[in-house]
Amino acid sequence: MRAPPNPCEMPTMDRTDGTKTGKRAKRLTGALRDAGVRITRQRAALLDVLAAADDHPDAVELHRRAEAQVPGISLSTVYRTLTSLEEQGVILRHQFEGTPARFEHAEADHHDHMIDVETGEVMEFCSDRIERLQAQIAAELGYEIVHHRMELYVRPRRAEGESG
Amino acid sequence: MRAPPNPCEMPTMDRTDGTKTGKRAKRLTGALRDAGVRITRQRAALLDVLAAADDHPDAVELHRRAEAQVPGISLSTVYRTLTSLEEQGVILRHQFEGTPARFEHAEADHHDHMIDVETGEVMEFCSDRIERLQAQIAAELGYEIVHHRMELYVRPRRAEGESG
DNA sequence: AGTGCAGATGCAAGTCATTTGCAGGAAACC
DNA sequence: GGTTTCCTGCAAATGACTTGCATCTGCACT
Repeated sequence: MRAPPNPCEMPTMDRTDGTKTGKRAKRLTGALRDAGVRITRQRAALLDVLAAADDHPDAVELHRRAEAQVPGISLSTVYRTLTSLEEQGVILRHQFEGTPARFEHAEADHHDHMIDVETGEVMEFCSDRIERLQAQIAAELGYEIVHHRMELYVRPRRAEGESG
Repeated sequence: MRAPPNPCEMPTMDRTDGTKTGKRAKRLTGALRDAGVRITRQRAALLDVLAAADDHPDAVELHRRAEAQVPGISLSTVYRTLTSLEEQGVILRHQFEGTPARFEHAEADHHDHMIDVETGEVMEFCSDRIERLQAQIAAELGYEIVHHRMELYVRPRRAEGESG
Protein backbone atom coordinates (compact mmCIF):
# COMPACT_ATOMS: atom_id res chain seq x y z
CA MET A 1 0.00 0.00 0.00
CA ARG A 2 1.46 3.28 -1.17
CA ALA A 3 4.55 2.11 -3.07
CA PRO A 4 5.87 4.65 -5.58
CA PRO A 5 4.28 3.65 -8.88
CA ASN A 6 6.25 5.86 -11.27
CA PRO A 7 9.92 6.20 -12.01
CA CYS A 8 9.71 9.92 -11.35
CA GLU A 9 7.87 9.61 -8.06
CA MET A 10 9.31 11.34 -5.00
CA PRO A 11 12.01 13.37 -6.66
CA THR A 12 13.44 14.85 -3.47
CA MET A 13 13.03 13.22 -0.09
CA ASP A 14 14.49 15.89 2.13
CA ARG A 15 11.31 17.53 3.32
CA THR A 16 10.85 18.39 6.99
CA ASP A 17 14.55 17.64 7.53
CA GLY A 18 15.84 20.60 9.46
CA THR A 19 19.23 20.72 7.80
CA LYS A 20 18.08 20.23 4.25
CA THR A 21 15.25 22.64 4.80
CA GLY A 22 17.65 25.25 6.00
CA LYS A 23 19.83 24.74 2.96
CA ARG A 24 16.84 25.01 0.70
CA ALA A 25 15.87 28.29 2.34
CA LYS A 26 19.41 29.55 1.70
CA ARG A 27 19.30 28.51 -1.94
CA LEU A 28 15.95 30.21 -2.43
CA THR A 29 17.25 33.33 -0.71
CA GLY A 30 20.36 33.33 -2.86
CA ALA A 31 18.30 32.99 -6.02
CA LEU A 32 16.29 36.02 -4.99
CA ARG A 33 19.28 38.10 -4.03
CA ASP A 34 20.93 37.25 -7.35
CA ALA A 35 17.80 38.50 -9.09
CA GLY A 36 18.27 41.83 -7.35
CA VAL A 37 15.36 41.37 -4.98
CA ARG A 38 15.79 42.87 -1.54
CA ILE A 39 15.83 40.33 1.28
CA THR A 40 13.71 41.73 4.07
CA ARG A 41 12.84 40.01 7.34
CA GLN A 42 9.39 39.31 5.94
CA ARG A 43 10.70 37.67 2.81
CA ALA A 44 13.30 35.67 4.68
CA ALA A 45 10.58 34.36 6.98
CA LEU A 46 8.36 33.44 4.08
CA LEU A 47 11.19 31.65 2.29
CA ASP A 48 11.89 29.80 5.50
CA VAL A 49 8.29 28.74 5.90
CA LEU A 50 8.04 27.73 2.25
CA ALA A 51 11.27 25.76 2.41
CA ALA A 52 10.05 23.88 5.46
CA ALA A 53 6.52 23.19 4.20
CA ASP A 54 5.89 19.62 3.16
CA ASP A 55 2.25 20.36 2.37
CA HIS A 56 0.60 22.86 0.03
CA PRO A 57 -0.38 25.82 2.24
CA ASP A 58 -2.44 28.78 1.07
CA ALA A 59 -1.60 32.45 1.61
CA VAL A 60 -3.46 32.70 4.90
CA GLU A 61 -1.76 29.62 6.31
CA LEU A 62 1.65 30.89 5.17
CA HIS A 63 0.85 34.18 6.85
CA ARG A 64 0.01 32.35 10.06
CA ARG A 65 3.27 30.43 9.96
CA ALA A 66 5.34 33.48 9.08
CA GLU A 67 3.92 35.41 12.03
CA ALA A 68 5.92 33.12 14.32
CA GLN A 69 9.09 34.70 12.93
CA VAL A 70 7.84 38.19 12.10
CA PRO A 71 4.94 39.13 14.38
CA GLY A 72 2.74 41.69 12.68
CA ILE A 73 3.69 40.73 9.15
CA SER A 74 0.89 41.85 6.90
CA LEU A 75 -1.21 39.57 4.75
CA SER A 76 -0.72 41.92 1.80
CA THR A 77 3.01 41.54 2.16
CA VAL A 78 2.54 37.80 2.06
CA TYR A 79 0.49 38.08 -1.12
CA ARG A 80 2.91 40.54 -2.68
CA THR A 81 5.89 38.40 -1.81
CA LEU A 82 4.27 35.23 -3.09
CA THR A 83 3.61 36.93 -6.40
CA SER A 84 7.16 38.11 -6.65
CA LEU A 85 8.58 34.71 -5.62
CA GLU A 86 6.44 33.12 -8.28
CA GLU A 87 7.76 35.56 -10.87
CA GLN A 88 11.30 34.69 -9.83
CA GLY A 89 10.40 31.07 -10.36
CA VAL A 90 11.27 29.93 -6.85
CA ILE A 91 7.73 28.92 -5.91
CA LEU A 92 4.73 27.48 -7.72
CA ARG A 93 1.14 28.59 -7.36
CA HIS A 94 -1.63 26.04 -7.73
CA GLN A 95 -5.23 26.99 -8.15
CA PHE A 96 -7.13 23.85 -7.22
CA GLU A 97 -10.91 23.73 -7.49
CA GLY A 98 -12.88 25.56 -4.87
CA THR A 99 -9.95 26.59 -2.67
CA PRO A 100 -7.69 29.64 -2.42
CA ALA A 101 -4.39 29.29 -4.28
CA ARG A 102 -1.84 26.98 -2.69
CA PHE A 103 1.92 27.26 -2.89
CA GLU A 104 5.02 25.13 -2.85
CA HIS A 105 8.71 25.79 -3.40
CA ALA A 106 9.94 24.94 -6.88
CA GLU A 107 13.02 22.95 -5.98
CA ALA A 108 11.46 19.54 -6.54
CA ASP A 109 11.19 18.20 -10.06
CA HIS A 110 8.03 18.78 -12.05
CA HIS A 111 5.03 16.86 -10.83
CA ASP A 112 1.26 16.96 -11.01
CA HIS A 113 -1.29 16.71 -8.22
CA MET A 114 -3.90 14.34 -6.97
CA ILE A 115 -6.42 15.79 -4.53
CA ASP A 116 -8.41 13.59 -2.15
CA VAL A 117 -11.84 15.19 -2.44
CA GLU A 118 -12.85 13.86 0.97
CA THR A 119 -9.94 15.18 3.00
CA GLY A 120 -8.49 17.87 0.76
CA GLU A 121 -5.10 16.17 1.06
CA VAL A 122 -2.81 16.93 -1.87
CA MET A 123 -0.50 14.23 -3.20
CA GLU A 124 2.15 14.55 -5.88
CA PHE A 125 2.75 12.27 -8.80
CA CYS A 126 4.23 12.40 -12.20
CA SER A 127 4.16 10.38 -15.37
CA ASP A 128 6.66 10.76 -18.15
CA ARG A 129 4.37 8.81 -20.42
CA ILE A 130 1.53 11.26 -19.95
CA GLU A 131 3.86 14.20 -20.47
CA ARG A 132 5.05 12.73 -23.74
CA LEU A 133 1.51 12.12 -24.92
CA GLN A 134 0.57 15.68 -24.08
CA ALA A 135 3.49 17.09 -26.03
CA GLN A 136 2.60 14.85 -28.94
CA ILE A 137 -1.04 15.95 -28.98
CA ALA A 138 -0.07 19.61 -28.94
CA ALA A 139 2.55 19.08 -31.63
CA GLU A 140 0.09 17.31 -33.90
CA LEU A 141 -2.14 20.39 -33.83
CA GLY A 142 0.82 22.67 -34.50
CA TYR A 143 1.40 23.91 -30.96
CA GLU A 144 4.03 23.66 -28.31
CA ILE A 145 3.18 23.43 -24.63
CA VAL A 146 4.00 26.45 -22.50
CA HIS A 147 2.85 24.72 -19.36
CA HIS A 148 0.12 22.38 -18.34
CA ARG A 149 -2.16 21.66 -15.46
CA MET A 150 -3.24 18.16 -14.59
CA GLU A 151 -5.16 17.44 -11.43
CA LEU A 152 -6.82 14.20 -10.43
CA TYR A 153 -9.66 14.62 -7.95
CA VAL A 154 -9.86 11.26 -6.25
CA ARG A 155 -11.46 9.33 -3.43
CA PRO A 156 -10.07 6.31 -1.59
CA ARG A 157 -11.02 3.16 -3.43
CA ARG A 158 -12.97 1.13 -0.97
CA ALA A 159 -12.27 -2.59 -0.68
CA GLU A 160 -15.02 -4.96 -1.85
CA GLY A 161 -17.72 -5.53 0.72
CA GLU A 162 -16.94 -2.30 2.50
CA SER A 163 -19.83 0.12 2.80
CA GLY A 164 -20.51 3.62 3.98
CA MET B 1 0.86 15.82 -40.23
CA ARG B 2 -2.42 17.16 -38.86
CA ALA B 3 -4.64 14.10 -39.07
CA PRO B 4 -6.78 13.53 -35.97
CA PRO B 5 -4.35 11.80 -33.64
CA ASN B 6 -6.83 10.24 -31.23
CA PRO B 7 -9.72 7.89 -31.70
CA CYS B 8 -11.92 10.15 -29.61
CA GLU B 9 -11.13 13.33 -31.49
CA MET B 10 -14.07 15.46 -32.66
CA PRO B 11 -16.89 13.62 -30.94
CA THR B 12 -19.82 15.62 -32.30
CA MET B 13 -19.68 17.76 -35.40
CA ASP B 14 -23.06 19.45 -35.21
CA ARG B 15 -22.07 22.77 -33.73
CA THR B 16 -23.37 26.01 -35.20
CA ASP B 17 -25.85 24.01 -37.25
CA GLY B 18 -29.17 25.75 -36.70
CA THR B 19 -31.30 22.63 -36.72
CA LYS B 20 -29.08 20.51 -34.54
CA THR B 21 -28.64 23.43 -32.20
CA GLY B 22 -32.36 23.81 -31.82
CA LYS B 23 -32.72 20.13 -31.09
CA ARG B 24 -29.97 20.31 -28.55
CA ALA B 25 -31.73 23.18 -26.82
CA LYS B 26 -34.89 21.08 -26.69
CA ARG B 27 -33.07 18.11 -25.26
CA LEU B 28 -31.45 20.26 -22.59
CA THR B 29 -34.79 21.85 -21.79
CA GLY B 30 -36.45 18.43 -21.56
CA ALA B 31 -33.76 17.17 -19.22
CA LEU B 32 -34.38 20.14 -16.95
CA ARG B 33 -38.14 19.79 -17.01
CA ASP B 34 -37.82 16.08 -16.20
CA ALA B 35 -35.70 17.03 -13.21
CA GLY B 36 -38.57 19.18 -11.98
CA VAL B 37 -36.86 22.46 -12.75
CA ARG B 38 -39.15 25.27 -13.83
CA ILE B 39 -38.54 26.53 -17.37
CA THR B 40 -38.66 30.29 -17.30
CA ARG B 41 -38.03 32.65 -20.21
CA GLN B 42 -34.63 33.37 -18.73
CA ARG B 43 -33.64 29.74 -18.51
CA ALA B 44 -34.96 28.94 -21.96
CA ALA B 45 -32.89 31.80 -23.37
CA LEU B 46 -29.79 30.62 -21.58
CA LEU B 47 -30.25 27.04 -22.75
CA ASP B 48 -30.68 28.36 -26.26
CA VAL B 49 -27.52 30.40 -26.07
CA LEU B 50 -25.58 27.52 -24.55
CA ALA B 51 -26.85 25.07 -27.15
CA ALA B 52 -25.80 27.40 -29.95
CA ALA B 53 -22.38 28.30 -28.53
CA ASP B 54 -19.46 26.69 -30.29
CA ASP B 55 -16.98 28.47 -28.09
CA HIS B 56 -16.51 28.59 -24.32
CA PRO B 57 -18.22 31.79 -23.14
CA ASP B 58 -18.09 33.13 -19.60
CA ALA B 59 -21.06 34.30 -17.53
CA VAL B 60 -20.87 37.90 -18.71
CA GLU B 61 -20.74 36.88 -22.35
CA LEU B 62 -23.66 34.49 -21.87
CA HIS B 63 -25.55 37.30 -20.20
CA ARG B 64 -24.86 39.54 -23.17
CA ARG B 65 -26.09 36.91 -25.61
CA ALA B 66 -29.17 36.09 -23.53
CA GLU B 67 -30.20 39.73 -23.42
CA ALA B 68 -31.06 39.48 -27.11
CA GLN B 69 -33.90 37.14 -26.17
CA VAL B 70 -34.78 38.45 -22.73
CA PRO B 71 -33.90 42.12 -22.44
CA GLY B 72 -33.24 43.04 -18.84
CA ILE B 73 -32.28 39.54 -17.73
CA SER B 74 -30.18 39.92 -14.62
CA LEU B 75 -26.60 38.81 -14.32
CA SER B 76 -27.42 37.14 -11.01
CA THR B 77 -30.05 35.08 -12.74
CA VAL B 78 -27.44 34.01 -15.25
CA TYR B 79 -25.08 32.97 -12.47
CA ARG B 80 -27.84 31.24 -10.53
CA THR B 81 -29.05 29.41 -13.60
CA LEU B 82 -25.58 28.33 -14.64
CA THR B 83 -25.04 26.85 -11.18
CA SER B 84 -28.30 24.97 -11.36
CA LEU B 85 -27.66 23.76 -14.92
CA GLU B 86 -24.30 22.51 -13.78
CA GLU B 87 -25.91 20.66 -10.88
CA GLN B 88 -28.34 19.06 -13.32
CA GLY B 89 -25.36 17.97 -15.35
CA VAL B 90 -26.43 19.66 -18.57
CA ILE B 91 -23.50 22.08 -18.69
CA LEU B 92 -19.85 22.02 -17.68
CA ARG B 93 -17.98 24.77 -15.90
CA HIS B 94 -14.28 25.25 -16.62
CA GLN B 95 -12.03 27.36 -14.49
CA PHE B 96 -9.05 28.12 -16.72
CA GLU B 97 -6.12 30.12 -15.41
CA GLY B 98 -6.58 33.83 -15.00
CA THR B 99 -10.05 34.07 -16.52
CA PRO B 100 -13.59 33.93 -15.16
CA ALA B 101 -15.26 30.52 -15.39
CA ARG B 102 -16.28 29.42 -18.89
CA PHE B 103 -19.16 27.15 -19.79
CA GLU B 104 -20.19 24.65 -22.41
CA HIS B 105 -23.14 22.28 -22.79
CA ALA B 106 -22.45 18.71 -21.72
CA GLU B 107 -23.81 16.89 -24.76
CA ALA B 108 -20.45 16.24 -26.38
CA ASP B 109 -18.33 13.36 -25.13
CA HIS B 110 -15.71 13.95 -22.50
CA HIS B 111 -12.74 15.96 -23.64
CA ASP B 112 -9.96 18.10 -22.24
CA HIS B 113 -8.82 21.55 -23.24
CA MET B 114 -5.90 23.21 -24.88
CA ILE B 115 -5.68 26.99 -24.45
CA ASP B 116 -3.70 29.16 -26.84
CA VAL B 117 -1.99 31.53 -24.39
CA GLU B 118 -1.57 34.16 -27.08
CA THR B 119 -5.16 34.39 -28.27
CA GLY B 120 -7.11 32.77 -25.43
CA GLU B 121 -8.69 30.40 -27.95
CA VAL B 122 -9.88 27.16 -26.41
CA MET B 123 -9.55 23.91 -28.33
CA GLU B 124 -10.81 20.50 -27.35
CA PHE B 125 -8.96 17.21 -27.46
CA CYS B 126 -9.03 13.90 -25.79
CA SER B 127 -6.76 10.96 -25.31
CA ASP B 128 -7.93 7.57 -24.16
CA ARG B 129 -4.35 6.60 -23.48
CA ILE B 130 -3.86 9.48 -21.06
CA GLU B 131 -7.16 8.73 -19.35
CA ARG B 132 -6.11 5.12 -18.86
CA LEU B 133 -2.76 6.16 -17.43
CA GLN B 134 -4.45 8.55 -15.03
CA ALA B 135 -6.80 5.85 -13.77
CA GLN B 136 -3.88 3.51 -13.37
CA ILE B 137 -1.84 6.02 -11.37
CA ALA B 138 -4.74 6.70 -9.03
CA ALA B 139 -5.46 2.99 -8.64
CA GLU B 140 -1.85 2.24 -7.75
CA LEU B 141 -2.09 4.64 -4.84
CA GLY B 142 -5.41 3.16 -3.73
CA TYR B 143 -7.71 5.82 -5.15
CA GLU B 144 -10.35 6.09 -7.80
CA ILE B 145 -10.79 9.21 -9.90
CA VAL B 146 -13.87 11.30 -9.22
CA HIS B 147 -13.01 13.70 -12.02
CA HIS B 148 -9.94 15.26 -13.45
CA ARG B 149 -8.79 18.46 -14.99
CA MET B 150 -6.20 18.54 -17.72
CA GLU B 151 -5.36 21.74 -19.52
CA LEU B 152 -2.53 22.37 -21.95
CA TYR B 153 -1.49 26.01 -22.20
CA VAL B 154 0.09 26.24 -25.62
CA ARG B 155 1.52 28.59 -28.21
CA PRO B 156 1.69 28.09 -31.96
CA ARG B 157 4.85 26.25 -32.86
CA ARG B 158 6.71 28.52 -35.20
CA ALA B 159 8.36 27.07 -38.27
CA GLU B 160 12.20 27.08 -38.40
CA GLY B 161 13.66 30.35 -39.53
CA GLU B 162 10.60 32.31 -38.47
CA SER B 163 11.19 35.06 -35.98
CA GLY B 164 9.17 37.52 -33.98
C1' DA C 1 -59.41 30.26 -18.33
C1' DG C 2 -58.70 31.00 -13.16
C1' DT C 3 -56.16 30.20 -8.84
C1' DG C 4 -52.49 29.05 -5.50
C1' DC C 5 -48.00 28.81 -4.34
C1' DA C 6 -43.30 26.94 -4.47
C1' DG C 7 -39.82 28.27 -6.83
C1' DA C 8 -37.64 32.03 -9.83
C1' DT C 9 -36.37 36.84 -10.67
C1' DG C 10 -34.15 41.61 -10.16
C1' DC C 11 -31.88 44.55 -7.40
C1' DA C 12 -28.76 45.81 -3.98
C1' DA C 13 -25.76 44.50 -0.68
C1' DG C 14 -22.50 41.03 0.87
C1' DT C 15 -18.55 37.72 0.53
C1' DC C 16 -14.00 35.97 -0.50
C1' DA C 17 -9.50 35.99 -2.30
C1' DT C 18 -6.53 39.02 -3.88
C1' DT C 19 -4.65 43.71 -5.39
C1' DT C 20 -3.46 48.50 -4.96
C1' DG C 21 -2.66 53.61 -3.33
C1' DC C 22 -0.20 55.86 -0.15
C1' DA C 23 2.92 57.46 3.47
C1' DG C 24 6.22 55.96 6.56
C1' DG C 25 10.10 52.42 7.10
C1' DA C 26 14.32 49.81 6.20
C1' DA C 27 17.68 47.02 3.00
C1' DA C 28 21.79 48.05 0.10
C1' DC C 29 25.18 50.66 -1.74
C1' DC C 30 28.21 54.20 -1.10
C1' DG D 1 26.16 57.05 8.57
C1' DG D 2 23.55 58.97 4.57
C1' DT D 3 20.77 58.14 0.68
C1' DT D 4 18.22 56.07 -2.44
C1' DT D 5 14.94 53.03 -3.63
C1' DC D 6 12.39 49.42 -2.75
C1' DC D 7 9.32 47.39 0.71
C1' DT D 8 5.82 47.36 4.28
C1' DG D 9 1.35 47.97 6.73
C1' DC D 10 -2.97 49.73 6.50
C1' DA D 11 -7.17 50.68 4.44
C1' DA D 12 -9.76 50.93 0.56
C1' DA D 13 -10.62 48.86 -4.01
C1' DT D 14 -11.31 45.09 -7.21
C1' DG D 15 -13.37 41.09 -9.67
C1' DA D 16 -16.16 37.30 -9.74
C1' DC D 17 -19.54 35.62 -7.74
C1' DT D 18 -23.41 34.83 -4.11
C1' DT D 19 -27.31 35.98 -1.29
C1' DG D 20 -31.40 38.42 1.21
C1' DC D 21 -35.57 40.03 0.20
C1' DA D 22 -39.79 41.62 -1.86
C1' DT D 23 -42.09 40.71 -6.01
C1' DC D 24 -43.37 37.91 -9.78
C1' DT D 25 -44.58 33.69 -12.51
C1' DG D 26 -44.53 28.75 -14.31
C1' DC D 27 -47.39 25.22 -13.92
C1' DA D 28 -50.36 21.78 -11.40
C1' DC D 29 -54.91 21.69 -10.34
C1' DT D 30 -59.41 23.11 -11.01
